[in-house]
Amino acid sequence: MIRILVVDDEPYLADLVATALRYEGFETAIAGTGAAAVSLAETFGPDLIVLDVMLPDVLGTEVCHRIRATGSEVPVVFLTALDATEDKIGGLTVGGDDYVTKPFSLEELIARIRAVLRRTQRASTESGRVTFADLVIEEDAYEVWRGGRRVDLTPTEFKLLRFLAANAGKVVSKRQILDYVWEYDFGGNDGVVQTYISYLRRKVDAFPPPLIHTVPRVGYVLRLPRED
Amino acid sequence: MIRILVVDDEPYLADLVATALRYEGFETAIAGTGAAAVSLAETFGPDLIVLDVMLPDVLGTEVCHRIRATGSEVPVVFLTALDATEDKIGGLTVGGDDYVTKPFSLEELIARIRAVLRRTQRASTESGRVTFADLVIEEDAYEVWRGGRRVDLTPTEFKLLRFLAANAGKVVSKRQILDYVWEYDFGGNDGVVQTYISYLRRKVDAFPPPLIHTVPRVGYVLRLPRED
DNA sequence: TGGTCTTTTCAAGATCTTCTGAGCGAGACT
DNA sequence: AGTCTCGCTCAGAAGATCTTGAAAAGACCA
Repeated sequence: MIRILVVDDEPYLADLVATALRYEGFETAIAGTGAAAVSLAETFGPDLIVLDVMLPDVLGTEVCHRIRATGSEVPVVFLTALDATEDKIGGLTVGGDDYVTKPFSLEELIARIRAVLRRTQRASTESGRVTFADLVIEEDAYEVWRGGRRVDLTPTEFKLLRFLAANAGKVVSKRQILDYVWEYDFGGNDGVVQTYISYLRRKVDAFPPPLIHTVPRVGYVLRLPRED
Repeated sequence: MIRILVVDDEPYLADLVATALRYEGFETAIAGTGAAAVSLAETFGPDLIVLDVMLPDVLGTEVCHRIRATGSEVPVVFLTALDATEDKIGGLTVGGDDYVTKPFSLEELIARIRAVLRRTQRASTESGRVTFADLVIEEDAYEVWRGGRRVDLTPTEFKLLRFLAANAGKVVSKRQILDYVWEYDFGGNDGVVQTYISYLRRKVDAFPPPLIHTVPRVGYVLRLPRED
């Protein structure tokens, strides 16, 4: 099982991320300080580290360097504040590493983690492509195809569809969608989910058969229509 | 797998370079001193060495001599400060060697490394040419052709286009571009990327079909226009 | 040193995305 | 039938981003 170490000094956030990752089938550990992170990197032996740049004791970049100094080549996904992108994280996206700015959506973070794992674990057969029926989602190219025809989506539409596709056949509630696809501190109501489902239907389900279905009072699901 | 030894006393920089090289598919080792470099050159058996000229214990040139004295003919790419004059490095680039001045961009360093490997490893099938649709990029000649017509590019424009071409079909973010194409200590914002994309479009996409596409809020991608 | 080419910043206007709120229709319940 | 709830869609405002031109700053070369 793939192991992921989550490093963040904000317990709520670390827990949120770790829980989501466990749900995705990863094994997780949590560190609240840079020192703990360096220690756990050795004892826990993670396949990937989610690392906050702003830690109480040491900078995340320094933590990364200390871990690398032990000979470890574990890839890192950094979490950074939006305003830190300017000067502090130069060169972070180099190599197998990546970064996500706070606040992020869990959907986005998990997609990035999978992308990094895909790149570093070459043996992994997973490509950057998700397919369902005649729907094709190309992660790297940010492109979606339906029945050989290209569908043009905005970033939020893309993330929503990717989430639905990842849970194809499973009904997901509006609350779940909001929690995963929107940023974790999003304050709005879930009317926006309806709106985006509507947008997706117009673009993705422009031609039959429809793939996006409503389950009243429960949520939405991506599946082939059942023949009643 | 091709092995590269990175020698630099600045841990951050050595790590940055090594990480980028690993991502490019090379196997890497790091040495922080000249003594360690000489030692690793024998035990690690690299196919190429990235060697800082200014080391705490010995000059890089001396390190090179000592390694060559063991009978090794491993090619070297030197890293030198910008103010190092021609006479200091003039004799360095004998044979298959090359040099890059600090601060460099990873894009440039990797391109030089590939060029040196191409020259020394005759078996390597990779040519110094990248093509995409009717776009041809001659790495060695620093020349670009679009539909048989020669396009005149400045160095930065060339590096940006080469990076886009290397990731053809994949969307790259402005930050990724900044990290790879600009020098590692570049402090500016990513507005400059927009400007250079604009320059490239004017020169490279002067005739249809356009190859450089914007994916709003995500990044840029080199690809053929979609057929609607 | 002066002239030329390159790089970078800045700003206006155009474009695209996101989110909210209201209107509408379907079905359930009284 | 009336009324209620729920879900779908649309229009538009607010906001973010992108493009391009112009000009300043810097590098390069004779």
